[in-house]
Amino acid sequence: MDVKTVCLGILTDGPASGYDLKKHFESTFSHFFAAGYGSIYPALSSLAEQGLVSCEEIRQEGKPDRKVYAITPDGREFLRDALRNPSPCHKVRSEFLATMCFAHLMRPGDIETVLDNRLADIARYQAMFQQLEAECMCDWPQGAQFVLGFGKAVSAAMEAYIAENRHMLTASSGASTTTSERNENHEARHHHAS
Amino acid sequence: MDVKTVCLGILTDGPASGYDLKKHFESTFSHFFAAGYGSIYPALSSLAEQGLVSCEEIRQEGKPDRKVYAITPDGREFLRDALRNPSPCHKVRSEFLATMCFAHLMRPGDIETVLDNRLADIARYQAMFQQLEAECMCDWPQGAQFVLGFGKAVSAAMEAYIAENRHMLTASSGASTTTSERNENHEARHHHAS
DNA sequence: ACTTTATATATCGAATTGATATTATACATC
DNA sequence: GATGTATAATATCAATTCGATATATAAAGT
Repeated sequence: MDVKTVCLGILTDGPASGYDLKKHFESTFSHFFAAGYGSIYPALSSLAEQGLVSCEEIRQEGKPDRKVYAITPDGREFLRDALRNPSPCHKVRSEFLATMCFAHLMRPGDIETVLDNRLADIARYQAMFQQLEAECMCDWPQGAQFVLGFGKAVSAAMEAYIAENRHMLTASSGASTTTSERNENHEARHHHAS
Repeated sequence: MDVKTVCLGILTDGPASGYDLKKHFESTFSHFFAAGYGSIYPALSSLAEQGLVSCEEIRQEGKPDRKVYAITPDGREFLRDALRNPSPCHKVRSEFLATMCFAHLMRPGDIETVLDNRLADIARYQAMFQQLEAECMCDWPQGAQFVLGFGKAVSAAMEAYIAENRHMLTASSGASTTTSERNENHEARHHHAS
């Protein structure tokens, strides 16, 4: 299930250009599968070479030609085979969590900033989920609805966990108060909310 | 926050070889940061070149020399700077969710298998979390404890979501019941548990 | 006797990321 | 009137990362 296969999957919903696919990756797929032009265009070229998609060039004045790709019967078969993988992976790559592992080497104020920024990022995702839900979710296949719900559930869990446990990170640690910061962790000591 | 920086962070806990680091990535870090030998060894070489780690070769009979790396004062400074990034990312790459997006192109039995395998994978993580918690968590810095708790919370949320919503995917869709599977989705219709 | 597991480093092709280049229209902002 | 940013559209490239494989030996299980 590489970028090629996912592109093929999106094309089952109708013909699209690389640009269109990118927008798809940025909206519906953004919370679980990122792909930039650097992956999409080579993927489409390769799919076209293998005969899994067809390509129609549409000339436009000024703008570059629009290349609209459509899945072929061979492509559908290829996709069906790819979807037969019984154990597709689910990987997380979190510089956020890696950073938090080393919180004891950071200034308390910096930890707070990182946590606040993560919460803001989660909020942005949640806003996007709500908008998708309001706009177009009704005409999606059940699979896409399941995936959106998954994103919502996981986001909510992350948000709640951070809100309820951030005190662990900023409560007086005694370590690495390197230079002269030892003031802003006064009030964070006494709420043991679980 | 690339592999290099994370290696540097792990080395703040004491000197270690590439092999040791790999084991670290496979246990504590496995749920949010994967790194194979193909990233770790080049990372260590590069860190040594930059003087951010020192390397002591320890000869062993039979086995290859053990190269034990230790963080240097320059390395500590480099790490502190890296940890100052206020918005470290948190990315998911899920072939599982991508697959589920196209559930309407799959046989119901195959969907069930994918869901069961994902649940099994989650269970494996949860078992690992419990073991880590029992064994060594007490002597970890708060950051590592926060991160482990994060993993547990997210895993639990994923597990619950899949258990409660899998019926969405296998409930009669009418689509692509390709050959002769149309029997095992009888009982999944009536529980609307939210 | 055979196979797997653990210790240990190293490399390589393939895939992916992230940034940048190009070209043009349109709409704001200064 | 000029500058900046957004949108539409494709393309490429270096750096990074992934996954698999090679090498070598000892211990431990079957």
